[in-house]
Amino acid sequence: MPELPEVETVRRALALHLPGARLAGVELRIDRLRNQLRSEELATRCVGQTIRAVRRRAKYLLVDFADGGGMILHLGMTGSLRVDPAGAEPLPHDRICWPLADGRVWRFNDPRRFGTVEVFADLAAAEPLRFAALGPEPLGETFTADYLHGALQGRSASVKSLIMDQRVVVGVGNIYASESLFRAGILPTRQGGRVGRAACARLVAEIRAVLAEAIDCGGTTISDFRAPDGSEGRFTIRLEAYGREGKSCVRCGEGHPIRRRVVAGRSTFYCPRCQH
DNA sequence: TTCTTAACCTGGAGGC
DNA sequence: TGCCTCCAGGTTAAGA
Repeated sequence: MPELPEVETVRRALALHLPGARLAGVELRIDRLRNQLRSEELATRCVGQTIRAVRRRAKYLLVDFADGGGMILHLGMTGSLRVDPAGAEPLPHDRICWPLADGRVWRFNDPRRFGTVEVFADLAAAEPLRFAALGPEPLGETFTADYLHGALQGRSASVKSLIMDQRVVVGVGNIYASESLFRAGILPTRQGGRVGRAACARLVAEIRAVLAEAIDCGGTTISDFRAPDGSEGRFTIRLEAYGREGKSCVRCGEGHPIRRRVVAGRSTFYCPRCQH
């Protein structure tokens, strides 16, 4: 599932292929993803544009056009982007295709249609409004123990639901929330306001470490995620909690299985012995 | 204001 | 083999 490491992996791959490319057309193979797709608006604002850069903010990809316009894309749960060579046939669930002037085709594939694609005439002007509610980047300098401790103060919701709240910190989804809390030794169900300053320091350090490690591994592939070159994320084999229900805790050893329960509506994996 | 839950959506797994 | 049900989860809206 695309969380920050997966989106960053996609961004890095697209940044090798798209800057300098000119969009020669746009083909909508469906009228809506999570948001309604306006074919005329997409065609008017995309066709003829040269891509200047591909950036990331939170779990969003930003595509800058040379004229100041651009697009904001979200991969949702099953979205993927790839640049096909000239002549390559579309795959099932390819929802939007952008033929490039050099013959290649940039394609957005999304089986479950939870992704979004928005186009703006002035991307720099749209960004502050579009992202006004987002919290800090977890790998940035402003995501500190003091910041997180302050953000959790007085909150009765579970710490897991709070670190997955994009207003608190961006980019952390279900997989990396479970992993970070496991490594930090914090029970996912603990109320946010009951997480002390020292525990917040451990959690910040582990969120940063887990995300950085996952980026180095090209993300995590559970079932759907693929990088633009088709490769799977290699962080999957490093998961210590997520998806390991019933298996021995890597810290406690034999006889102490990882448990699963639903927290904030999502499957959550934890060790009741070493997380408090 | 804060928190929880449901809805969106489709493919795959498992049960019968 | 075919049908049915459940599950996965990022985001957002609705309701408590």
